[in-house]
Amino acid sequence: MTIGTGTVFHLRSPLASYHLGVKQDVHQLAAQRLRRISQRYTAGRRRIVEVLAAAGHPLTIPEIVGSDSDLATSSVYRNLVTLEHAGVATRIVTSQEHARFELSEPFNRHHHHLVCVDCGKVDDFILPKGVEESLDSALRRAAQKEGFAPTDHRLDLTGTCPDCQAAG
Amino acid sequence: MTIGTGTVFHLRSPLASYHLGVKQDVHQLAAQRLRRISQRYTAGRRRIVEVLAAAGHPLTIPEIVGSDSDLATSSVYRNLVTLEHAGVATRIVTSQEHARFELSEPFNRHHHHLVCVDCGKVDDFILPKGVEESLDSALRRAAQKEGFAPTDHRLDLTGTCPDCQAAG
DNA sequence: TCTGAAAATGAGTATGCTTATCAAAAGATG
DNA sequence: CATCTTTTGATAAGCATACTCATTTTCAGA
Repeated sequence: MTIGTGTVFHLRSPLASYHLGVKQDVHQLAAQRLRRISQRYTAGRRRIVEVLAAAGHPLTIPEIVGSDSDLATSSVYRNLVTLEHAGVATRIVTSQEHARFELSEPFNRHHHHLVCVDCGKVDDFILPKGVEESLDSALRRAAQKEGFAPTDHRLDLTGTCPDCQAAG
Repeated sequence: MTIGTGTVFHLRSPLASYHLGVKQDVHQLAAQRLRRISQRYTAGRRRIVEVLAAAGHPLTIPEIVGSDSDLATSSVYRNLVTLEHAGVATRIVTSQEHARFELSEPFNRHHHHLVCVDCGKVDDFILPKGVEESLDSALRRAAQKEGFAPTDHRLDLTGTCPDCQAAG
């Protein structure tokens, strides 16, 4: 996967947000996307991006706020709306109490989610290329049939994570 | 698609919840599922099932309450939790203000959702059998790999519905 | 068909996530 | 450097949803 000047994004387990050595490119791309909608890449927004990138899986807002004592809750809520609008962050809605956020697709490899119905934790997984491709084209056909203009798709697998299975 | 005594469920456009002539079977199955968790199929719960079945697409709670003047908001919230737990109704969370509900799979053919990011409306669509099958097995493999015990999957296509495209 | 215990209802209230407000701080513009 | 705009942060407000509890309904056993 290549972004910008040719930086390669690597995978952790199962997915990493970005290669540790290329932080700068993440911030450059984030700044660029914000500029596109006339928004600044402020210190607070940069810190949110760092936290999301370091996590490697979707975080709730309390988790984001708790991981950096300089972040004010109200600003995090507001900035995540801005980052979402800029295409830097993506909101993940589950039936849990808190929404979760992760970096958007150019920052993050295309993936899907394992949502634990017990603890609310969300992990990432990817589909084999062939399955993803046939799914994509089927979705395009379905949308076209209904006159629907698609922008994205989300695929979640709900169930119980290993920890909660062990817990009972 | 066959349920219980062999009743055939038909499709409207694009999906219907049940064939109008076989309402009784829907209620019998709902009652049976509630009984399984020691819950009664009361008049209020029956009305909710009727409203959901008649709609043919996922409804918000205000929509459900508004369509039947005998339904109290607090009871609808509480009963939808019960119906969800019994496996009669399914909750659909979008980024919109209200959650939406539809009848669960034995009542409804397996399908996915077109979620309009502008107006929040949710419509149904189905995938070709082959795509659905390869997706299913890919999901099973992915879950197994992570030690995740899957119960269900959800696939949403987000974008703009025809009405909102026309509106601008 | 009674009768009483258990469950469900409904109106109001409480909870808690999220968003709006607004004065102060930071940054851009010329 | 001066001014105008954007962003911030603490607080308050909004709002979907869950809880409370007295009343009503349901169902099992007599």
